[in-house]
Amino acid sequence: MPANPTPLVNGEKANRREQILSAAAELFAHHGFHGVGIDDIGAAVGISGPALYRHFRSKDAILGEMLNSISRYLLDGGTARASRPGDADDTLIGLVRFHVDFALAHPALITVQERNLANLTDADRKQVRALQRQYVEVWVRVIREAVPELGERQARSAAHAVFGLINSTPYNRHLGDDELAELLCRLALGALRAAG
Amino acid sequence: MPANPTPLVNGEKANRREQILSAAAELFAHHGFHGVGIDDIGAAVGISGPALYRHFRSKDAILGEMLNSISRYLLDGGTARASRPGDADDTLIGLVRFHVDFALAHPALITVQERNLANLTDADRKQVRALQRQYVEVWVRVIREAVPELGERQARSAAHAVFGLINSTPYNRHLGDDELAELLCRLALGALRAAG
DNA sequence: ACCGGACGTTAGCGCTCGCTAACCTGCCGC
DNA sequence: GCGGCAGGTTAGCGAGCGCTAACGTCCGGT
Repeated sequence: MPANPTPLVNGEKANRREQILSAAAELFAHHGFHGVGIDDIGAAVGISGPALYRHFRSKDAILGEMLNSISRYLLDGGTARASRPGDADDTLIGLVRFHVDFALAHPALITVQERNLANLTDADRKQVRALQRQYVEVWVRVIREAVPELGERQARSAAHAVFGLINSTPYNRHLGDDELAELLCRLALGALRAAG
Repeated sequence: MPANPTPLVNGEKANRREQILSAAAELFAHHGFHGVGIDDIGAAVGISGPALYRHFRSKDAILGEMLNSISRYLLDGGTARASRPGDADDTLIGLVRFHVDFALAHPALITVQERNLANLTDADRKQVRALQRQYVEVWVRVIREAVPELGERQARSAAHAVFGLINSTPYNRHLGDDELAELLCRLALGALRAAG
């Protein structure tokens, strides 16, 4: 009885791949990579178990594609914001806002990216790390322009710290999205301005 | 040939339990709870595999004791700082400093506590969550006294965000400990003061 | 009309992992 | 000086997991 075309409660036409990636992100975020089985992921999208291998080469490939696309999205968006002409402080505000928006929209992805780097294939990890490093460098540049009294290493540490601050969204569901976004931006900018 | 009394490179007389907990923390931090085997933990302390069961009832019990003692340490230290009489702002500074010191001294523990709550037994998780909630409440109280224009929910969100900021130490090894501590305190306090 | 590929299914292999069993050994108290 | 316990050892079980194999069905193009 495979007749039922699985109505796809939400995404509907959304390519199975995206559907799988999104479900896997949620599961990985809650239980960790090794805590989630192939069957769990399948069940979450209405197919069962090994059908996933019609769409991904392996379980690791799912995580790999997930983290790669996150990192690429952040890097692209970040560089775009960073290279918009304008006041240095405004650029920083834009960058903060960009990251905050992403973290609010995709807390599960944030969680996975923070926790599951170690579970990647060597090749995938190398790629993701490279993208992340570039993203950090974008932040370092923007921070140092807006807060010139910071040295490079201090700016890098501050960037990591601000990522930690913003990426607290998964624990932070007791405020409305808009209010939380506003608060996180104020906190992040306040931190950076106090760093000098 | 079990003759060799395993010279115990560092701790020496340190109770095996502590030794195991510390080694396990490092391993869990790097590879995640499910990514570490009983044999790995044993090997890390110079004994092999099932000998661990002379000291802990199960693998879960290791994680359970680890997270419980971290949470209890933070709560105890936090309440102590919070109830010292004095200026509200000084109290906040003391609390920030306390958490920063801990995060700098034990980055692996920080990592494990952030990532592996979901791998706890139901009973253990309940306990740890309770301790963590109390710790957050300590922060909320102190924050609201120092920054009175914040509502309770905003203060709670700010607390979580500042935890994220401070707990970035595992990614932040490119500055000297003292300099990093100083920077993190400035960032955290700057964030909170800008929240109002 | 039909063939081929996209996309499912179930059965099951092989491996790893947590944990137990059974056994060994040195030390400390009587 | 000997019995027992603390704390090791290795062998191996049972379950769960990632993945493959073999097979079924629908659907779209020639």
